[in-house]
Amino acid sequence: MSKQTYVPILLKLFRQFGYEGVTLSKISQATGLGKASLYHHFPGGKAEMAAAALTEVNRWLETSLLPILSSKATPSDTFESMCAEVDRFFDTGKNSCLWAVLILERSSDELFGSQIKWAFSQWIDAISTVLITAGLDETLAKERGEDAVIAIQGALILSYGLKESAAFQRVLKQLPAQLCRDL
Amino acid sequence: MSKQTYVPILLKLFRQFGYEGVTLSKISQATGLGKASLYHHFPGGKAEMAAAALTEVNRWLETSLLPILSSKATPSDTFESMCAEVDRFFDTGKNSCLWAVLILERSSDELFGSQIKWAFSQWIDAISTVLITAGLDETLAKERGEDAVIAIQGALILSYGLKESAAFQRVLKQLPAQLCRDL
DNA sequence: AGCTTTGTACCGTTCGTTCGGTACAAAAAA
DNA sequence: TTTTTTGTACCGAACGAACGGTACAAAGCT
Repeated sequence: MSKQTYVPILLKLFRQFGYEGVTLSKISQATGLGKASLYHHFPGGKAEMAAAALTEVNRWLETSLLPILSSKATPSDTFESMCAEVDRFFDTGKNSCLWAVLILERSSDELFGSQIKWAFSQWIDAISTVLITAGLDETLAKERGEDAVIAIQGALILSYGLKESAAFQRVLKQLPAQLCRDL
Repeated sequence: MSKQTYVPILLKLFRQFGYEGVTLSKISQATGLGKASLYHHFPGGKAEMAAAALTEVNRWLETSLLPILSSKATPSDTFESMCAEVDRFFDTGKNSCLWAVLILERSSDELFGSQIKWAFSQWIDAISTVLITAGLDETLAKERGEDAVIAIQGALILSYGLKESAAFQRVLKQLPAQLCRDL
């Protein structure tokens, strides 16, 4: 089995329990690998395993989300596609966001802070670029990019808190129109 | 020193590091109390300490935030006051939200899930009640209440991720008008 | 054969927790 | 009033368990 095989499992664990909440025992059990094998694949230990999970998310951003936002489709269609992909990635609000999880643990901030900052910036920029291309004012476009990320992150937390994904789904449904208003 | 003396310290710790991230050593150091003394005030151990911190936040909601939303002022003024109080409580985006922190750690979900759900529901209801009183449709009012909480939670995360509170401040500034639009 | 992968046993450290006990002041009893 | 008791606040030391991590040799594969 290649190292990459276990990354989805790591991602699932870290976004469920956070960095401090994940133990090597949990990882060992979830992967079916002994500790020695884990350290063979990830010599850097727990930190490298979390980093691999985070890299996987950032790779999703680069290879799945940003391309959608670079398409030649209409802004409305583009944002619809983005929301569909976001809905799929977060499993209709059942999965939480690794970025948010790691950010809220200040312990792991120095390890992953810059990668997360980069991800947020890229996402916001990609959204605002679509809007700028469609003729929107640059400052306003940037604000709407931020608002989109804010709405998605906030909706995930609220859905988690209320233990029902209705809010998340509604936000995703209304987001395209919200982003394209008076365009 | 009474038990209540240490609750603000506990709150600060748990919302900085999360439940798993906080150790009794950290608490001992921050409070100046020996570990054994901590168990004198909180016989239930770490779980009771976190519960005390969470109760403190919910008490803030009940005694500081909900009263504002029950005032007889105009909706616009009411929401301005709410945002001012939120801004103060989160120290202009420098503090994170204990609700969000605990929610994203699934480990502590069974311990605190119901308290957090209650808090979110109360907050949303209070906001939507203001809007319903002002004549807004009930369903729409409920959505806007959710959107307000979503915006605040999302803005906190984004500000944390980008390591600058500009987004949080902007959201708070725009929120009253957003809530009162076509009212 | 030689390289990769793994199981077992183990390391030192830190975790949350508990025990036994001290200091001291207020209350009760003499 | 003096003595005794009680209660609260606190602490040092230690507990077993689990932590993240390592050493090393056997096993599996090419």
